[in-house]
Parts: sequence; C-alpha cells; structure tokens
Amino acid sequence: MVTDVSTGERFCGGCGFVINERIDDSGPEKRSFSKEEYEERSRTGGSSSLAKHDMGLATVIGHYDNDATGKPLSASMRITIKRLRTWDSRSQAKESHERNLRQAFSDLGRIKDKLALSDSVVEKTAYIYRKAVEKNLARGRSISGMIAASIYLACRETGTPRTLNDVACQINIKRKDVSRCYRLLLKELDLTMPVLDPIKCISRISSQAKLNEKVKRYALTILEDANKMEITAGKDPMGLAAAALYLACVINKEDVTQKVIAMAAGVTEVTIRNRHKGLRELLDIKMPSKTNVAV
DNA sequence: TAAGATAAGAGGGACAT
DNA sequence: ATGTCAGTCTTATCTTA
Repeated sequence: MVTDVSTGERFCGGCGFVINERIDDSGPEKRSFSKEEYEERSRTGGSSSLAKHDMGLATVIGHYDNDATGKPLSASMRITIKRLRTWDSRSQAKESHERNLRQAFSDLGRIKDKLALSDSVVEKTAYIYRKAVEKNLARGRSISGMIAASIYLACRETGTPRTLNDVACQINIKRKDVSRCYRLLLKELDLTMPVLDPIKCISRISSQAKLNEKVKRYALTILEDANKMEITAGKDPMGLAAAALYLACVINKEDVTQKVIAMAAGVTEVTIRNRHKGLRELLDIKMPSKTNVAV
C-alpha cells in the first residue's frame, strides 16, 4: 500500500490499483463536470433547460434544490439529495471508465509480450492509464493511442529502452499518434520527463555498437564541450551522442562506420553527419592548442 | 563501399492575429 | 482558435573519394 502525497490517493504498490481517492477530489472541478454530463444527457430528450426541470422524470438527479412543486427543500433533505447526487454521477462516470479500463488492459496484456516489457513497466503503464482515464483524457481518443503513450511513458520513467517507434510499430498505430498522446499525458498529468541524458545515450549506443571505453570517454568530453558552447539546445540527444561517438572514433582511428552507430542510436546517418559537422567546427575552435589530430 | 551533399516532406513549438 | 515561420529530423537520390 502506497500513498501518493501529491494527490492523496492510496494505491496498491503491487498493481497500481487505486484504493481510495481523496475526498475533496470532488470539489468544484467535479461539479462542473457532472453539470456538463448533465446537459449532455438531458439534450437527448428535447429542450435542455426544460428537461432539467422535468420534475424528477430525468434519469439523473436534478441540481436544483427544489421539490416537485418548485418549493425549496428543507435543509436536511437538501443534504440527503446532495449525497444522492454525488453517488449518481459517480456511478455513471465509473461505469464507462471501467469499460474503458477493461478494454485497455486487455490490449496491454497482448502488447506486453510483443515489446518484452517487464512487470513493473506494465504496472506503471496501468497506473498512468488509470490517471489518464480519471482525468477524462481518453475521451475522443483511441484506446490504443493512449495505452501506447502510457507504455512509452512508463518505459521512460523506468529507464527501459523502448523508442517511440518501437511502441508504435508493435501496437500497429502511427508514431505521431503515440507522440501526440504522450505529450498530452505529460502536460495534463503534470509529469516532467528529464531530458534524455546524453551520457546514458552514449553508454547505450556504445554498448550496442560494441565500442571501447576510450572512445566512450572521449565522446563524453566532446559532449561536455558542446554543452558549454551551447550548440546542443533543441537537438536530438541521441543524434548528438551518436555524432560525438562517431567523431571520437574517427579521432581515435577506430574503424567504425556511420551506419553502425546510426543503427545503434536509432537515428539516421544524415543526422549524425549534421551533428558531426557542428561538433567538428566546435573542435576546430578549441582543439589546436590541445592535441593536433588530423580529422 | 563509405561518406558527403542536396532536396523534399513531416511534425511540432513559438508567436502573432 | 488558426496560420505562419524557423528549425529539426527523415527519406531518397546523386556524387565523390
């Protein structure tokens, strides 16, 4: 059992199931939500403003504290009705949410194997997806898109190396749809994803491409310099790391092609070339005093 | 064959209207 | 809310060493 201090939720540490929510979760936000829901519903049967006053015939409980004849309710009755109203809207919202979750989690189960996800990633995905559904972010969007974004998010959080492309391909949807949902989740759930650490990128690429330690360290110093010169802003960290590694290879006379590194980094050779060019210009400024290496 | 160059196209952020 | 703009990355094709 874990308590999320920021939201006050208590949830199972094992499966991410939310056991109970904070009581003032149903503050002003909730009221406006149920009102919308309300008008939406009442529109199915004629004029909306009339439907709201249809003297108890609607399937939802009206939000005016009058009785059938229009007279105000007594204080105690008002409280009773208020509670009924809460449960009324809650049960309706819950039901559709549950349907959505069932569908989503059955999808998740199928995808888990395809992407070789660990259990903890799956749990995290489920937790994220639940939050998304609670916030009504899933409405009007495809379940697969949201579940894909949740998976990607969970991977990023747990440091599981899966690219946006990996996820999108396995779920059979377009990459851009996943990334759209992903960004939405980041924004709406107030999550901040640390920018991919170039250092981690370097070790990942070099292990994938089987590069030696020396090159790795050299690439790191290149990246540090690049950071100081502020030419890294807005660039794909993977591409940057790949270019630094490539440059380090060239300088150290390692026989590694751009293609190998590009494959390992998941970027194209062109990107490596572009970054590579920039890095070389940087080195030309600062190299001459140091080692005089032919490039 | 690997590396470099170039061009067209896509997706997204910033900013103004 | 919608359109425009600059910058990035990708794909594809051609040239060069």
